[in-house]
Amino acid sequence: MRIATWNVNSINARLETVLGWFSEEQPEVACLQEIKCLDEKFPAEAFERLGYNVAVHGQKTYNGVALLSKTPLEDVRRGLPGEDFPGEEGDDQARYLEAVISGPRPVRVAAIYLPNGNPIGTDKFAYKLRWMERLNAHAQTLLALEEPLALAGDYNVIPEPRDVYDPAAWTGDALFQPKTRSAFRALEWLGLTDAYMAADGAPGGYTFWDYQAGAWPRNNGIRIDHLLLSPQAADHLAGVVIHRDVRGRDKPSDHVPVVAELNL
DNA sequence: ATGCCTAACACCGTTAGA
Repeated sequence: MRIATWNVNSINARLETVLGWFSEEQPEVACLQEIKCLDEKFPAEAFERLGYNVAVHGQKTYNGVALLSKTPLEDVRRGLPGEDFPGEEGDDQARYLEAVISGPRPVRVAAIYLPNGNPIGTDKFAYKLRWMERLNAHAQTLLALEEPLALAGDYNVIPEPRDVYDPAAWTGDALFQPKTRSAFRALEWLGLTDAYMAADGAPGGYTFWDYQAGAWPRNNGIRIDHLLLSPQAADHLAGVVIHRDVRGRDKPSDHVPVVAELNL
């Protein structure tokens, strides 16, 4: 089973590009982030024609996540626990969608769009860190189930200096703050495995290149899209492929797909 | 040099992304 994660930067602006990649690769499961539309504006029929079941947790203009699966999606959860979407007190940002991928060997998969958090020293950065704490708490609950689990998405976290073309250029950025990196390590210390590091780990495995300043031709990239696996999933990890060529196509997202293969 | 792209929404600019 191949599980893909891809921040598409607007599913409707990117539809032809995204459908082209899905037609070629046909991953069994995919997590999409930044769909930037309400549920009813998500082009579900186009994916259904490719054989996918679709679950969407969207909102107007910003954020939004979706899950695609060749087999039916069960036990769908929208939003992290602690959120009251769409509520006044709770979290009104659509950044988390979880479901069980049905089949002979079910896998629980979550699509994650972790807050960016810039600029540091503001409510946005505090919100990012709170969101990471809530994710940590929920991950503990899921790990206690002792089942195959993949938490996949745009984490907006550069884990280590090897994951950025120029660490010094990112020291003041929310994606590379000590507190951000520490919260990401805390997820790993719960027992979650960073699939890319376990399967490959080569430096320069970037997943994002800014649209600005010639970041792509200069290869000024960062690795911020991650698949974190429970032990029951990591035990079956066969490989991870970063589809970096997608960044050079017409009308690209600034992120590229990352695909983990599990022998499940 | 807190901008340099890109997208959404509504407007002919602002907000957000990372």
